[in-house]
Order: sequence, then C-alpha cells, then structure tokens
Amino acid sequence: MSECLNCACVMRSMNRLNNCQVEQLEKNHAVVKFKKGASIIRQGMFSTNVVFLRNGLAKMHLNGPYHEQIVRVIKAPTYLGLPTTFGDKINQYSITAVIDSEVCFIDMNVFSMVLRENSDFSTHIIQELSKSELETYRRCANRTQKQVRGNLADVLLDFADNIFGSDEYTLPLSQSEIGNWVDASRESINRLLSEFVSDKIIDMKGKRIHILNKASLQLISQYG
Amino acid sequence: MSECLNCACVMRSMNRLNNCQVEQLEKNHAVVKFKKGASIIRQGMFSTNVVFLRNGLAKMHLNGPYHEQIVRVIKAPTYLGLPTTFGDKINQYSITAVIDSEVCFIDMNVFSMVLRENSDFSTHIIQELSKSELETYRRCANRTQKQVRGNLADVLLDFADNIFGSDEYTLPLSQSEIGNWVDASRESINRLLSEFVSDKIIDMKGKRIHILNKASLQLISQYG
DNA sequence: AATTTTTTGTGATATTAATCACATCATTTT
DNA sequence: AAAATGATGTGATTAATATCACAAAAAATT
Repeated sequence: MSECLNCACVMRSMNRLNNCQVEQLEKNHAVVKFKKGASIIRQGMFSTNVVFLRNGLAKMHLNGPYHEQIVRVIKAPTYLGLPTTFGDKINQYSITAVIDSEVCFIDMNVFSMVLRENSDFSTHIIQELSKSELETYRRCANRTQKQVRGNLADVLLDFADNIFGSDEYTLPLSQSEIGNWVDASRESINRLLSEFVSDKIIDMKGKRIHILNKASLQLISQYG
Repeated sequence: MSECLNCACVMRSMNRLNNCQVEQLEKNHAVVKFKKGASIIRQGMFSTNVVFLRNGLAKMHLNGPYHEQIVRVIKAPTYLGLPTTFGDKINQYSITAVIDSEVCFIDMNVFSMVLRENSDFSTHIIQELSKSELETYRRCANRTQKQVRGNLADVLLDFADNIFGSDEYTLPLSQSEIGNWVDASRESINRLLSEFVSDKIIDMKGKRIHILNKASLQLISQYG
C-alpha cells in the first residue's frame, strides 16, 4: 500500500504527478517521527533531502548576530526548507519540531528528476517559493515596524486562526522563544501577556491560552 | 541584431536556452528606460510581465503598517520581482529606479512557456528564488537584531562592496529612505552619519561618501 | 522523591532611538 | 530670480523596551 499516496503533502500536488513519478518518490523516501524539540533540519549541515512535514508543527530558525531568530512556525502539511535545499548545499537555517511530528525525507536527486520531467510540478514549486518569499517580506515589514504589543497580538492570533483553528490552545513555544520570534526580550513578552490577562483580553493558565476578546487583540495587532 | 542576446540578464542564463527560445523571448519583449525615481513595478497593480533590470539600480519596497519599507536595493543585471510575478497576480511590492535604468519586460506567458519547455532554465529559476529567500531571512534577522548604528554601517559597506565596487560613491538614497530600509528615523540616520564623519570613519560631502576607515565600519557592522 | 535545569513573574534602572521643533541648505518649479 | 518644496542638521524631551537582579514555579533528570 503506497505511503506516498497517503501523504497529504504529496497528495496536494498529486494531480501534477503521474503514477510513475509517484512510484519514483515512493521508492526513495523515508518517514521519520520526531519528538517535540527534536531537530529536523540543522543549519550548517549538508542538505541532501527534500523534506515534507506530514503532520505536526515546526519552527524555522537561524542563528542571528546576537541570538537565535525564529523566522516562522509552520504546520503540516507543508514542504520544509525548500529554499535551503535548493539555494545552498549547506543548510542556511534549522527546522525543529515544536510538537511531536512526522516527516518524510525524499532524496533530492529523485525530487529534482521529477521536477525536470514534470513542468507542471516545477511551476507549482516556483509558485510556492514565490508566495513564501512574498509572505516573508510582509512579515518582516510588520515585525520591524510594529511594536512588541502588536507583534505579540499577531502571534496569539496566528496560533488561533492559522495553526490551531481555535481560540483556545496550548502555547507550543516558551516565552523566550516568542521573544526570539517577534524580536523582544523574554521579560517584555511576559509583561505583555500579563497585561493582556489583566485587561481580560486573554485567559492564561500555564501555557493554556484562551482568547476572550478577539476584537481587542485584532485592534492591538493593527495599531498596537 | 538580437537585443536579447545582448541583454546581460538573458546572457546569464543563455547556456540554458536554445536559439528558438531566445527568439521567443526576443519577439515578446520590450526595453524601456526609466528615469531616477520612476516606478517600474507598482504594488497593487496586475503583473503580466517578467522584468529584467538590464542596467541601473532599483529599490524593492512595500507599504508597511506605518511607513514605506525598503526591502532591498538591487543592481543590474538581475531579475526584478520574480516572486511578485509568480506568487500573486497582483504585485505585492513596488520596484522603483534609484538611478536612471534600463529595463526589459517579457510577456509572462511566453516566459512561462520557456520555463515549461526548458527544465534546466526552470531549475535555474528555482535556485534563484531559493537563494533570494535565504538572503531575505538572513537580512531580516540582522536588521532586527542589530541596532541602527550597525545596520547603517552595513548599508554603507553594501554600497561600497556589492553595488558600486568602490569606497567612494554617491549615495543614491536620501537619509529618510535609508531610514525606511534599516528601520530607523531619518533623524537617527542623520546623527549617526555625522558621528561617523566626526569619528573619521567616513568623509561626506553632500551625498558623496568616502569610506576612510573600513575596518572600523566592519567592526561597527558586527558589534555596533 | 530529590535535585537540577528551565521557565515564569516582577521590580528598579539604563539606554536606544523616536518624536517634536526649528533652522538651514538644495532642488525644483513657477 | 523668486518661491516653493524637499532634504539635511541639531537640540530637547519622551517613550518603549532592554537589561539586571532575584524569587518562585514547573519540568526534566537522576
């Protein structure tokens, strides 16, 4: 029974792949489980695989000049690290599982071959890369122009709307990780979270978040 | 006589294109000159062309939540706005000539066709996009983690090393544009430039910059 | 269960850089 | 050439956030 046909990541682009191509991928892939906190792609190492996140959640991060920089948090199903696979032999960033996750590694040469054979598929990849770059520009402009309060609101909303699909969730990152994501100190994140709690915008028990006043949070995200 | 064969941008990837493909591009392109300050690609407009910068210098910029954000300054020869062309029908950022420049527009459908026909070429584009995204991550992490002094040093070095290839050059951006690039107010940029002058790190007459102490500037870029 | 390590909470203080407010100089435009 | 607009230079003040310094709580490890 074909594991690749069941893989949501491949399925998303399957209409572009013929059976033979799926079979190629099938023969040259490996599914691996990663525990929370485990490193999936490591900055500075050789990259010889294309990586799919089949399920779970991962953070993309790199060594900045002063501290670790989290670039984005990505949920399955998605490609992981296409740019670092195609852009440089050596990984330019790391990817780490943020909750227990399942990952599929595909040999890069096989993937490249399929890309060469199938122009629809390569067009699809070009579009994915392009969209991801546009998103990066937008996020970067937001992060640098807004102040910490607004960026933190963004993070809380991002988890609710894009990642967990619920206004109640368990924060998968520590406060200092959130700081490394939105360019703030761990202390500032802490103080602002307390502020949100005392303003009844969120409820927080440990890492359990409940968004009580989403409208406020959206306003803060825009103007805060 | 073929204009495309003379275009440095196409020449860079020509070993990947056959005569027929060059001819296709040749028949569907238009070379346009832009004065300093003229808009080449405009955020919010439909994009129907792939754009090459044949010669000159351009800035890539987008509307941030509070002010214009300059993302990068790019010199010819280079593709312009591949991500915004392939990632979204509507341009997600603008490109503006920073000095008088010459640009080649190629119909996107023709370009896509060549991409589909020529897998080497599409691999090349995938690599370009990937590299550009990696660069974006790195730059963004630097910009957000370093303070303004270091980022300004970076800009001065970037002009010298990557753009003009000389330690003496005319700044093609105003101080407020530099501010929008490195996330600082125009006043801060001004004060820091004066500081560099009084520290004999640079000499400045109007927009004419002369780097006097490059080693210092590099130190400031690293630790400042 | 005990110990170590990591994460969180919070005050006091320091610092960077923004903002405001003008003056001056340079460029366009009229 | 005069007027208007935009760019630059510089001080005074304010504001946001980092940093330092601990204590307490939670989680991981032994």
